[in-house]
Amino acid sequence: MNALTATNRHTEPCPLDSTIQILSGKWKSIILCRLMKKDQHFTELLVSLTGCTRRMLALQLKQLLDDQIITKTIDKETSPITTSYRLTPLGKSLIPVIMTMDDWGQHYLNQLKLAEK
Amino acid sequence: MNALTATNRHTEPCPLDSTIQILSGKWKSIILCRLMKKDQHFTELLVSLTGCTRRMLALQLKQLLDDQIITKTIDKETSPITTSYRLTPLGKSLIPVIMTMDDWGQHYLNQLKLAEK
DNA sequence: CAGTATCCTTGGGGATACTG
DNA sequence: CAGTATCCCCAAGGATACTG
Repeated sequence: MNALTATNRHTEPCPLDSTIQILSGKWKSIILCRLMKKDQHFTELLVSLTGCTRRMLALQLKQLLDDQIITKTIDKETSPITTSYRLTPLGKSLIPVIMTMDDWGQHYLNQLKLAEK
Repeated sequence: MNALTATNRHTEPCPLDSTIQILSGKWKSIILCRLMKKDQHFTELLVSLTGCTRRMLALQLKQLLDDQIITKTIDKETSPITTSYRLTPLGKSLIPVIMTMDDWGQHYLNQLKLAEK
């Protein structure tokens, strides 16, 4: 399932589900946080994502590519080949949404802490 | 995994993951959209969610309860028993986030449509 | 009515090895 | 370097039947 089909998994279309689908995946949130700051090479991401295997990184990147949130560039000059990933305009438009979600998540965690006392 | 553990699934804490976790689940988006409009009875939700089984509805509601996004009330007057679900204050604070995500999802779908022409 | 219990299938994700 | 292929495991989710 991709972001397009997600919208129609119920009888009534729900764009919210596209957004959720795009962000769902164990490493996507962190990858996007990295890319929000600056473009990243494959290996650069790999070493900064502790516990993420090469396979999983490639898989999560592929889904973001398919959903047109990021693009990749192959730097042919270098040998062996290096790749760069960056946000598309669509991906950049996601940034404020991610910030809103992160802020609310922080608020949520604070509220839970307050309540447990 | 719940919303609390989600934040720490990577080496660095990420509140964004709590928000994603809370919303992840096949029927949660629609359930929350219904509850944003008004309180709902179990059966009321069940009939309005085409394709959702009683088991799945109970499961998704339980997760939202555990994450303190909704509460339930048992209406003892009626026989057999009826239950009502409503948003908690925490759940209500999620509404603007959901609206932001839904708006962006709509924008995303529009952009894809434009691009395919 | 509002769930649980049981069984089964599918997909997400980890470990490891191979390749252009 | 940047992947892909293969194998395996577990959690999400569907079908169906039972219960206070």
